[in-house]
Amino acid sequence: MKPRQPRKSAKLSDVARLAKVSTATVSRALTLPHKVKPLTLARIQQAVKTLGYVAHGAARALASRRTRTIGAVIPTLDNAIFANTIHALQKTLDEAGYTLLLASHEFNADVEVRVTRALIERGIDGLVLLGTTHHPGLFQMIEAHQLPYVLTWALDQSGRHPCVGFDNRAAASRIANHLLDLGHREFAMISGITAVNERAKERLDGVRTALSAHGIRLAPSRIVEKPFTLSAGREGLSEVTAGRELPTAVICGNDVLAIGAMAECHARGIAIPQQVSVTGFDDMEIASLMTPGLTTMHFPTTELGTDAARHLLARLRGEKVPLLTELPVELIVRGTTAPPPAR
Amino acid sequence: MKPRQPRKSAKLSDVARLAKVSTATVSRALTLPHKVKPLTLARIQQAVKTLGYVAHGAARALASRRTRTIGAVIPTLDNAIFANTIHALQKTLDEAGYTLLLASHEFNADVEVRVTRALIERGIDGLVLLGTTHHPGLFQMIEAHQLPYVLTWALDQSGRHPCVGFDNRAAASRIANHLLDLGHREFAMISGITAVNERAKERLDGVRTALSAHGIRLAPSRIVEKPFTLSAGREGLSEVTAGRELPTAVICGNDVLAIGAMAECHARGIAIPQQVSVTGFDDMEIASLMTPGLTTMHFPTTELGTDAARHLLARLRGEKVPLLTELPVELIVRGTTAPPPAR
DNA sequence: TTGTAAGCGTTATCAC
DNA sequence: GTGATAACGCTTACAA
Repeated sequence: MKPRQPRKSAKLSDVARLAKVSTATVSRALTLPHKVKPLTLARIQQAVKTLGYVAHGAARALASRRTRTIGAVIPTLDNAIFANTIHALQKTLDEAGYTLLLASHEFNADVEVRVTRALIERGIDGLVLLGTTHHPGLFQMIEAHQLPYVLTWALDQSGRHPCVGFDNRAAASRIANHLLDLGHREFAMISGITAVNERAKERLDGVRTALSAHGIRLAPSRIVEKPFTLSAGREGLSEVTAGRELPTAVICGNDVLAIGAMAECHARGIAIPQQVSVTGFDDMEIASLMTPGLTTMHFPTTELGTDAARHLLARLRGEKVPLLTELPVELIVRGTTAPPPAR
Repeated sequence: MKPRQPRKSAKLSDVARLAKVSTATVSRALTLPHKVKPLTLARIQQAVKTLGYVAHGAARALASRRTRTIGAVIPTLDNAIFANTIHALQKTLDEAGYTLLLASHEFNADVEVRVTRALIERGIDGLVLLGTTHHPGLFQMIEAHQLPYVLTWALDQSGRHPCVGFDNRAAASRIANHLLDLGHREFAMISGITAVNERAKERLDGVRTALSAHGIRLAPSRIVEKPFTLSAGREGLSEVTAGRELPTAVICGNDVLAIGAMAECHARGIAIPQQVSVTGFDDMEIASLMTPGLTTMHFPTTELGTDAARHLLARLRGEKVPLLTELPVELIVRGTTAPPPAR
């Protein structure tokens, strides 16, 4: 093969020539500095600087069979839900000298397989997947490549997959129980779309379970499934309040839905939480600033990213790590949201 | 060199053997399917399927000198500011068969150089940078590697760098002029930190320019610089309202600051926009749901991502593209925010 | 501590 | 249309 396009940037052999050592020594100086004599090291570092040498990752990856890159596949980047987690993930990886390769699938299982294949093809040493429900072919692919991976934002009950997550169902039950303790009996839920999101499904199930333990059933008219958007939250609220009686407590599948629902309450002159208590998950800081005295459930979004990164990094170092890491959620009670006495 | 770790997953030569063709033909079948006989192609595709073959990107990159990966370096992922842009960027790239490699620098110029080097090392065919102000060494590095790049979220006046952005200064002037037209004369600004963010600086300058054209000066007590967080927005508002007289209009450097400022207004019983008009940039949908009748400035965050991707993709195809792409901003007037008549 | 050289899995040139 | 094979830039076993 003839040189197709002469390379313009310096390569390892250029550094070697300038420093008057072999390429092996330069390579060592770059990856195991303590294995070369300080004087030689200094000469090499000088040469690197002079030439502005930047290693060719593909060549390095091909020879070493490692990329120092971790892939992450998330449902969407379109709202802030996963921003905290991804940010923490990338920060922790960066500190360990790893790069994050990110892709999203927009809640489509086939797309998820496709983008994951793209990541594997691109070369990753480990993979972070969001949630526990995935295309079987996805796990096959991971298996075939012996790729270390971790599921996050949920816990896999089967014990087959490493997870760093929290119990969505228990969190939802807890929030429902809190509202029950306050005396609420008329509930509604604006849920995520359970068919494509097992976290949403678990939250709905958790609410249902807690309520039925008190003999309360969520009427079909009091439960709607919506995509995680503000306007869906508004719609959701108008739908669950369409009946003769208002629910006294509305539980939302996440913060985006909750904020939309609250906006609709404002628009309709429904007082929160005096008339209706709106509760959501995740980061409700904004909402609680606008509507003080809101009870919310905080998810450990940042820790999820940090711990997922740590889990993978530990495994890449060959350390043993627990299969399941369960992180605590936090119920944040900012005031009383008891049901109106009139009812 | 002996094989260090036997490879477990199938490689090109395995496919070739199974399909009874040469590796060259398999390679062709994968990248230029129309250049091989349909029958051969079918045999190869079958073999690929049987073996679950996934190409080795590093080897491919080394041989072809292309990675089909685009890098992007942004200030932060920690809030939703850039989520829209990144989402659109990644979506457009994905549709063209490219992967996004993402990194953030937390408003630190040195970190930016470091992470960019990491991206280049990992191998990228193009680079998206946010804003126009960067470490000189950064541009040197890009130059040395002849790496196609584009700056976004701002426009470089020097004409030296390809940009897909909008005019932050003009946008800020426009919002100030709108408020001036309504009769406001008492202004305050809660700005981003201008020293590390030239977009923030341009917005502040734009406001100053518009005001001084009307003989109005922003008093030092009426202007604060804050990081882009909700609590900083709250602090900012209490600081600019500490004086004897309230400003009638508060302009915020972005939506996060504005929402924080509005929360503080709520907490202090200051009516918006009746007593104070709060204005912010970017995505103020949430805020305007909570406080109807708000005037805001919408930035083309999604288009920024889409067009930046298109720009790079076109250049990678060897097409000529304009150096500067200016996207329009939009002033969204949702109601009147005239100053209170009593003043 | 350093050098030699094989090998990583593809692509692309050239010959057939 | 297909095959043989050099080359891509680096790492690492082994020799010195």
